[in-house]
Amino acid sequence: MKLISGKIVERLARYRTFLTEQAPGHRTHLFSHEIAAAMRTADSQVRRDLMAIGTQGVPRHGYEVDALMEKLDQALCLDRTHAVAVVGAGHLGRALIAFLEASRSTLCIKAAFDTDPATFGRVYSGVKCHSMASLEAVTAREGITLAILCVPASAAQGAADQLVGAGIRGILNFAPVALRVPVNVALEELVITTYLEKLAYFTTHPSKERRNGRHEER
Amino acid sequence: MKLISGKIVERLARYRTFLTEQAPGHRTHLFSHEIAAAMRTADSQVRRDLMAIGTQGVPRHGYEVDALMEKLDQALCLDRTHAVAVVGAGHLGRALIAFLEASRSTLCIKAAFDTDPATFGRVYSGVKCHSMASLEAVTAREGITLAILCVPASAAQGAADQLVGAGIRGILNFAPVALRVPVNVALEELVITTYLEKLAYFTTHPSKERRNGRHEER
DNA sequence: TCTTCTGTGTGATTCCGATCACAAAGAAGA
DNA sequence: TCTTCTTTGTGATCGGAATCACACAGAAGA
Ligand SMILES: NC(=O)c1ccc[n+]([C@@H]2O[C@H](COP(=O)([O-])OP(=O)(O)OC[C@H]3O[C@@H](n4cnc5c(N)ncnc54)[C@H](O)[C@@H]3O)[C@@H](O)[C@H]2O)c1
Ligand SMILES: NC(=O)c1ccc[n+]([C@@H]2O[C@H](COP(=O)([O-])OP(=O)(O)OC[C@H]3O[C@@H](n4cnc5c(N)ncnc54)[C@H](O)[C@@H]3O)[C@@H](O)[C@H]2O)c1
Repeated sequence: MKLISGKIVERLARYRTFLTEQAPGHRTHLFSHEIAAAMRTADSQVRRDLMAIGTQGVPRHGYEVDALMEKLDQALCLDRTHAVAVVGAGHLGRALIAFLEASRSTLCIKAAFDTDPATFGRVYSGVKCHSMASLEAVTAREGITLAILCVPASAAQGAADQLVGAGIRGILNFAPVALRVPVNVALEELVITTYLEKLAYFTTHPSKERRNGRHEER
Repeated sequence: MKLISGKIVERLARYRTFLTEQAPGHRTHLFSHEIAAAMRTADSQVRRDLMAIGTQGVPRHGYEVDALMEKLDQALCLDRTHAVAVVGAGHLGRALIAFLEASRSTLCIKAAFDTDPATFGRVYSGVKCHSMASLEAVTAREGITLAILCVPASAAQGAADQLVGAGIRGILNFAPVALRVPVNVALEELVITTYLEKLAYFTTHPSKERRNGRHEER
């Protein structure tokens, strides 16, 4: 199976959470237009995306839900577990730990790290917090490949460098700074305030707007 | 000034936080390529964006920082305050309240709302939590126009309907469901797990990836 | 078995954002 | 004042993603 673009991966992930959490349980098959309606996209978009992972449907019957779920898990590599570290056990870091531990997916938080000695050894929602000094050791021991960065902006690049040094393969950064990491390390940057600022802009501007790139009515 | 696309607004917001928080304070002017380097974009991209808000630079001198900041604030409508409500005072809601109250921007949290009676009347980081029943009254009294939705997925659509009924103009939704709101209400959906899933995909796939849509080395 | 009719699979097209490439501006130095 | 040289402003181009349009598949019913 060939490499899928980031945009398609995003939508596949959304289809997957829809199927697992919202789709009517009694249906064995679903039509592309039903998934599309729930996602507010076009049905042809859904079919294109599903084609990208080699799924095929049956005319007049749609897509078989179980087979589709299996394909999605496989395509998104969610059929294996991924060990994750949270770096920065502040407000946001602890909220994420609580949430991800509760949702019990294959994304599994194995450790938290912080520089504040008051947090060393503390356990948040079942996850133990370590000093940054032990990052490399704990990371190697637990087989951690992904990290969620929730430290202040001023500390973000330094923490990222440490993570890269410890052999992390991917970083999700919440600090509002553009990080520098080697090309072989995946990076996603998620600046929450940007979305609020977009809202501020589009609500105070009178004109009709396309909202998130999608056309729609009600 | 004409309407700016969502993509451009996002980048303008990033330029703005860069200028306020990271740019060297002693410089009175900055070149487009300096801003671009900090953002990991092309300099022509920065100039295009700045042109969209009618800023102009001086050849060999670059852009005057003060004037640029003023233009950005004005273009993004951040030169006035926006009253915001947080709906769902759980882990994520309280983290957001703590963060936004600490950052003291013109996005100002005026109230929190929840259905859990244990939260009624409680104050989180200086923000008082109310019952959902009082949503319309408090919203009108405080002049709240934006809402951040941090409720469980199953409650999200219902809460969004209440918000729309109360006259809210924009919603930032953290629940992993695609909400239905009238066209005249701005909507941003931010599903955090999607980003983690993208990381899982791109780290377990061997091939070279473009990471967040941008090419780069280092 | 044959016809009908709905939904899939996909080539073609459109649209939009990013990048390129270069002319024009104008500061600095002679 | 005139030349030089760097950076801006922007038309042109490129590429990718979303949408359209329709041929094809095949289940349902006669
Ligand atoms: N809280 C939110 O809702 C929110 C929203 C948007 C953005 N953010 C961003 O997320 C980041 C964290 O926010 P927060 O509200 O959790 O902040 P916080 O102050 O509550 O937590 C930060 C934590 O990071 C730790 N830390 C500091 N330097 C460190 C280092 N070098 N290595 C490891 N740990 C370190 C601190 O001890 C603290 O525990 C910030 O960059 C912020 O801009 C947070
Ligand atoms: N915590 C995170 O880091 C995180 C990460 C990703 C996504 N999310 C999403 O954010 C949302 C909230 O997450 P959380 O971890 O804060 O959950 P939480 O359970 O800690 O908080 C949810 C809060 O919403 C309140 N609530 C429930 N129904 C409500 C209603 N109809 N109206 C108003 N309030 C209501 C609950 O009383 C509770 O206080 C969820 O949809 C979750 O999927 C959270």
